[in-house]
Amino acid sequence: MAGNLNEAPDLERAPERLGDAAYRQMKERIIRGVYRPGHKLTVRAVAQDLDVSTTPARDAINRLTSEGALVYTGPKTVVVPVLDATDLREITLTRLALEGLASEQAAQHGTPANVEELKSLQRLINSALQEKRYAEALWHNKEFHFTIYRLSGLPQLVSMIESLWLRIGPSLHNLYPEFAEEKYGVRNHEIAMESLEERDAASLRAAMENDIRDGYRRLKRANLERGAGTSA
Amino acid sequence: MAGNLNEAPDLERAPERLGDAAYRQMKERIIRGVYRPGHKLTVRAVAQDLDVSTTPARDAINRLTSEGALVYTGPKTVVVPVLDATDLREITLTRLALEGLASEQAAQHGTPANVEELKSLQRLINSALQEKRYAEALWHNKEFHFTIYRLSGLPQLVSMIESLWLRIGPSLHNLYPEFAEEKYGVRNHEIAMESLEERDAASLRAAMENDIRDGYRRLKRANLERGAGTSA
DNA sequence: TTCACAATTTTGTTGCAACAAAAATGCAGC
DNA sequence: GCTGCATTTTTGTTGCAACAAAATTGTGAA
Repeated sequence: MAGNLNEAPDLERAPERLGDAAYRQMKERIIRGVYRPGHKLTVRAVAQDLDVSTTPARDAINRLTSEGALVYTGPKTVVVPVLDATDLREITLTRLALEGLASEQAAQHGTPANVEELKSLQRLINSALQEKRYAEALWHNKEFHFTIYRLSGLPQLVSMIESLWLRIGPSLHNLYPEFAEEKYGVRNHEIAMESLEERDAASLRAAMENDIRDGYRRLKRANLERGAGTSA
Repeated sequence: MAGNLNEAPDLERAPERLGDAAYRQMKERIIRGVYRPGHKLTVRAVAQDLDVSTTPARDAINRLTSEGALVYTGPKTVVVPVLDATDLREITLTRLALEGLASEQAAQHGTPANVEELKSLQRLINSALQEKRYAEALWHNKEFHFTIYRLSGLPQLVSMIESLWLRIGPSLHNLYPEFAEEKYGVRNHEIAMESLEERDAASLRAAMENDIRDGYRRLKRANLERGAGTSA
């Protein structure tokens, strides 16, 4: 009796339900910036977008809402959240705790192959930044982070972190083109890769935390400018 | 323009949807130990239990499942999770990170009234333990913890913590009557209250972390015994 | 232009039936 | 008793229509 008691023997690949597929696609659209902060979502519109009936569309919206990736602004109005300074601070504090933990744990499990994978992702980030394909850079940046987090061997933790990225994801698309000027995150990523190579947990954690804090500062600045610009 | 952009002016009390009510009731049943680890849940049974149609029942189950409070053991089988050692470790690590953060932040906002509230909760815990009303003791224990966490002023963090309690909640009911012998958590709670009074963030965090680790040890022990006893 | 308010359209929720698929059951055969 | 297999029952998902409620639009007055 060694396996997880909750896993059935043949739960290898359950056929994906329409609701799950809708959820997955919505998630990707949110991260990729297809839906921007403030965008309003309706059950019927999503159903049409994804070419399913209202039930799976509603499932997906409900799930995203209960995760905090979408928010109610009225009894019948769901939108992609517009983060204010308070939200941003809360999410960042939580990210530091969770992603810090994941990084720390990851340090114990890194292999040379993982480091290679990260280097390859970093090259993709770099060239995307250089060629001003910002959305793509963000996408690879996400992959870079999660490649590390998955090394923690703590899948539930990883999915909690994912739900946090879903909350800030849309706002990140408001950062470019400015954010590329300083080569977003490059230095921190380099240190992270070195730390992983050396299995230095504290250093890896510090590098990832720095990266999160960097992003936070940029978002906060952009938020202030934006807030000042649109309030008139 | 100061308020949260996502909140509509009159979002005071949206009328509760049946699905939300079902979710809330299910959550309480899970925490209170009505549904024990391994218990199988079906849409139609839940619908009947809560006296609603299948749609809200399905909503509630789906939501709980995506939170990790319920798990699939087969394509059509949802059960209250039976935690193994790996799950337990992962949840505990995450709890330490999140509840540690919440405690730290809470220390800055505690008032004498809050301390009184905690003392009152602790009295309830003590008498429940003494009179062997274990389920009640667990309930008040939960309130004790969340009264502190809510002081953090980080509502999203609190609800992430709640989802973790939902995952371990059912397993806690397998601990008694043994767990009362050592007056579960009393000492840590006392230190926590003192720390809050003195606004000592590090000390409050340490006390809460100790409490979490204590619980973890008990669960791990009970898990081993149970595992050994049922494998034959 | 701005505001208030009424008319109209849009929208989420809910209940339910049909269907395919999975789980439970029963039954041989050993 | 136990295993393997076929039958029966149970189950989740999906699509959809009806309904009440909310959001939007349009109108007119100041």
